[in-house]
Amino acid sequence: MQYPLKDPIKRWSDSIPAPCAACGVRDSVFCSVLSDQELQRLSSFAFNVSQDAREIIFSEGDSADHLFNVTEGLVKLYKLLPDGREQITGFLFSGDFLGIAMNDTYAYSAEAITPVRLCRFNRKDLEGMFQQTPHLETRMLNMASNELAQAQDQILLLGRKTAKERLCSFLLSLSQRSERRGDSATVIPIPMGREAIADYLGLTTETVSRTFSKLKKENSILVSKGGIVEVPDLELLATLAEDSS
Amino acid sequence: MQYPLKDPIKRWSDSIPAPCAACGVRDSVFCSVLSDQELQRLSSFAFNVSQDAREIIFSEGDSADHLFNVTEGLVKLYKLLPDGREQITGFLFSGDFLGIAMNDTYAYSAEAITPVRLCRFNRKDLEGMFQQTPHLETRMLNMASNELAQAQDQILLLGRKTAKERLCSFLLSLSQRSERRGDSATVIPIPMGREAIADYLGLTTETVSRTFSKLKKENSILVSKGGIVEVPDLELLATLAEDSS
DNA sequence: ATTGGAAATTGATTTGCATCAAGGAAACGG
DNA sequence: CCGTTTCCTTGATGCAAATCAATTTCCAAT
Repeated sequence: MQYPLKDPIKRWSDSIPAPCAACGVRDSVFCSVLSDQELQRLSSFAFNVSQDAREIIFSEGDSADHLFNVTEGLVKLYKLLPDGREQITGFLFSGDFLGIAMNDTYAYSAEAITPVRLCRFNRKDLEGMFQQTPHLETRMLNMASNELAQAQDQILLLGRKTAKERLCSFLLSLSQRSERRGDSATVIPIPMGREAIADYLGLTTETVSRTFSKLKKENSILVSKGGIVEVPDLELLATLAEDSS
Repeated sequence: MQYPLKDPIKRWSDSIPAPCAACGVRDSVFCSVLSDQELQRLSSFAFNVSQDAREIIFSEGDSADHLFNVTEGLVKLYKLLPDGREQITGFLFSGDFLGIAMNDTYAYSAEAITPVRLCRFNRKDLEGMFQQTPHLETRMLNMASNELAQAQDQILLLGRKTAKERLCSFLLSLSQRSERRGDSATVIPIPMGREAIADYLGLTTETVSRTFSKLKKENSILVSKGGIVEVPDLELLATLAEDSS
């Protein structure tokens, strides 16, 4: 599966300064709380980098020297067991912030699923900025709280939900994300492959595929070309996400 | 199963002022960053409350008006599905902070497993204190990061580990907690019942029990009266926690 | 000590999902 | 446009954990 950028620009060969003022995601959760002046300070230590699909951004255990904003593309966060079993802990879309859950080292690995562009911050610089910009730290704490709430939803999903409930929950969360971005809540592009979905939901590709088929057959969803799912009844989907009946 | 307090003091009939200076957990992760003066300010809006075993501290969806420090006892955090399936997202011991993952409402329910004592803070007051005490907010962010890293470990566990790996991971985390508190890393009291362990590990009580039996039979652990587990080889346990072989 | 009730263990059976194994359908490069 | 590759789907079978069903053990109160 190939994921070309819409605008197949030459890859930024190395990091280049990031003009935040002109950034496509300057209204992202992370940057939106900053004034123009603060944004300018942020620019001073922000660099754009790009990576191809399947490139690793960082690995679990690496020294956590950088934080990122995803400005374009799709990123997976994941953990591995020694024998290769993989669990994806989250997907990041453009506008999402990368690097909340870490101490000295990253607690998980991050890999580009599609080609991505990232805005990279030096960690020390960013933490230094917290001193003069406490509301940025407040925002970070807020983001961390939200992430934690999401993580707990995922814990419930993995610990107690059936395959069907898991997939419906997943589709529902994509729908909500789509809606938040101003797109349709009922016509949902699925930008990741079956294996990634499986590794996120604690299932296998086969089970994900079979469950998609079941949902299609019972008309809970409609799948068209390019991996676009249409949900005729969001209420129904929400019910199925909690009660596989 | 009854969980009496060692010191079966009368229950604090209602909330009473909390003298932080004399608090048994004043060196907890949360309070330890505060100076005596700051601790005094904290005291001004901190109240001690106590609850019996099985009492609910708050429920998912309740308006999140209070944050807590657990000063004594054991608390479970959990989420429920409509049909009653339960997933425990975490256990809190004395010294642990309760209330990080929430926005306007609590993202999970909290219930006392043993009788507990809590130090209760009004949320607005605490957030107000962040203004004058930014390092307290920094500490909160740190705690949130740690929680998030832990949540992701649990996601890996629930999504990809076998029953045996889950139980070994759990025992290992109890061992580490025990060690951090200055107790033995190899002689581990298990203060919660089989059902709570099952609801935490995404299993059933029967499977937890069977898996305990297997670990006993192969001499990976030793179980003595009062639910105390002895681990002769922590290295081995760590291996079993990632690779059920 | 005795007893009653809750919790834990163990056994028998079922089941949902994983695993193994082919086909079939898109997507890409030439 | 065609061939190659990769991804997706579907089918057959196996297995780890759930479910159903008794005991047995552990405690706390008498």
